[in-house]
Amino acid sequence: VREAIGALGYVYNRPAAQLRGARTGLVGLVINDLRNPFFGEFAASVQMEFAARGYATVIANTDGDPVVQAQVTGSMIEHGVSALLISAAYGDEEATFGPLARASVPTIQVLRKVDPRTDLFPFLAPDYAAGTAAATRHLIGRGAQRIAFVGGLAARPVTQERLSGYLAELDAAGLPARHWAGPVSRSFGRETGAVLAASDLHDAAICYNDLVALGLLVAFNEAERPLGDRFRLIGIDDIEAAGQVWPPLTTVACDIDDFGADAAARMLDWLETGVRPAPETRTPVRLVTRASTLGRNG
Amino acid sequence: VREAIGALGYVYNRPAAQLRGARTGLVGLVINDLRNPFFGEFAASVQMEFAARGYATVIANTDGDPVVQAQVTGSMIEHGVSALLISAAYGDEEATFGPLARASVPTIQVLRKVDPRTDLFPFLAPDYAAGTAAATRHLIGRGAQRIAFVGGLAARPVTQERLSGYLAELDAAGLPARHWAGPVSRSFGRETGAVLAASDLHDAAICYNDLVALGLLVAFNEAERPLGDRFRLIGIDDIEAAGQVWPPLTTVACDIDDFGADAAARMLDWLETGVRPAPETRTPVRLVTRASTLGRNG
DNA sequence: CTGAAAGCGCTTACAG
DNA sequence: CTGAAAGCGCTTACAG
Repeated sequence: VREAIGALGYVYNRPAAQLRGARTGLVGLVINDLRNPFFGEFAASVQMEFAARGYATVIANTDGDPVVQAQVTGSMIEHGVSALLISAAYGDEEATFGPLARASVPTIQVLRKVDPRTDLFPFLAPDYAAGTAAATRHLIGRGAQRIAFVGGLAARPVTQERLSGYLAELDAAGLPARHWAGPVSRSFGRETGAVLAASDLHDAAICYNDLVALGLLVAFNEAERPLGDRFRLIGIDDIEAAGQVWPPLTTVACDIDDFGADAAARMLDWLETGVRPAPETRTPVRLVTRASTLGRNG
Repeated sequence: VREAIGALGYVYNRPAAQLRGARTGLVGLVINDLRNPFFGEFAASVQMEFAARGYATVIANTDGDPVVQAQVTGSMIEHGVSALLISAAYGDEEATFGPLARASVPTIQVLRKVDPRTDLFPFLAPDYAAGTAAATRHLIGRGAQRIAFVGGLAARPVTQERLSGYLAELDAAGLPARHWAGPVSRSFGRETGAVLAASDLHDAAICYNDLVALGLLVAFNEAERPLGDRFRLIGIDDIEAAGQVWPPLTTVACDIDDFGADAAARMLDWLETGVRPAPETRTPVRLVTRASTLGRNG
């Protein structure tokens, strides 16, 4: 009898179940810049992993605004999300993380460590410092002497971290360093690229990420300065476009799909087993070499 | 007294309210290809509009799979989403739209009309046919005689629609048409571009979207065939990358941010007023002309 | 106008 | 092992 009713139109009432204390099956994903293709690919892989394990994903883009972020995470708590993955915006972390702590929502910080209490809110990110170190060694090995680092606001920990591997390797090799600080965008890459292409200040550049590198690449194309021999270029992330431009871009790959699925899995494991992950975890990166540092003859 | 309690740690219990019949404040967004930067930008603008009007967004990526789609929309219904915006996957629409109809969830189909019952599920999309018509006229006006249309699976309504404006204008001008059918991806654009760049079959191309056009652009760069004079290229969408490549890409802009905010607003208006939108609405598009059809001298 | 009671649809613990 | 009752935290309609 009940099955007959069920067949046409019955829907399980989750809110009722939830009220009675059942698991909600809702998990949250908070992203600071969803328009950036890196985060688009990341969000897609996280969401697919959640869905595969039977959870629905509440998502929010904060555009880097901590006020918006506090509002949307508050709303997620009300809706009863069981756990949260957050790539947080800098500034006023208490407004966001305070309520999460009080509501005991298992929360993993991905990519950006904004709240220092990693014992409460474990941090997971690719090993960017190792990545820029490998990138710098690759450039030095190919003969580069004056390597620039382009993009990223100087004060930000994310920038400092990516800089650190680059600085360490240059220091070890006795070569000069220069950070062209600025916003993380194609257009900043393009502006800076125009300056570099018109000068002889540098013979190589590592960029904050592929977005900046793609802007730089366009500026060099525009100036008709070939990339790969006299000037070598490296990005970070390996977004889909990185391999689909001309010349193809050498980049530090964090394997976005795997990283997203891994982050989602760690969060769900915490939720389901109650075992909190280690305070800080770094996932491996690898240098993907393409024509932008290898030149025509590979 | 209550305020004091509220001050530290009280959270409004939405599930309880919901059980009692209150509005959930949850709305759904279903996307067939979130890894595509167009949908990334679209999802970001939709979600920001929802958040601005006080709604939380449940999002799901189906990767074009109707089975996944039926599963995730079912889950959204259980969670009590008040309304839904869907860029649907083709195939088995009943499995997705049947439950939505039975649960009376106000649902707008955006970008792809998969369920023909637009009286129940209104359809909203940019006027792509007008866009490709304008693109074709622009190319003819600049002297192109053998214009290709690249990308899109031939049987799909989305492809047919974009083709229609192109075919109509070529027909009116007495010029030949050719559709290079294929998947919507950078790599298909690149493969086809390699063929076109090595031949003299065409003197211009309109692509299914910017992703395909960007692939084609790379192939021409790779072959060292300049774009803009002897071969002109047009994309569709005006994703951020379109203006940030070399040469910059002429494209049919649907103003993604405005379109996303508009779609979100129409859905919320329906939800809040109870007035169902018109069965089919087309939003205006405009041709953004850049160097890929204008050449060096603009 | 204010305050106590009923009930939404589940799950859980308890009685038969 | 099966079935009726209690109760989760709200909102709504009703009594005072």
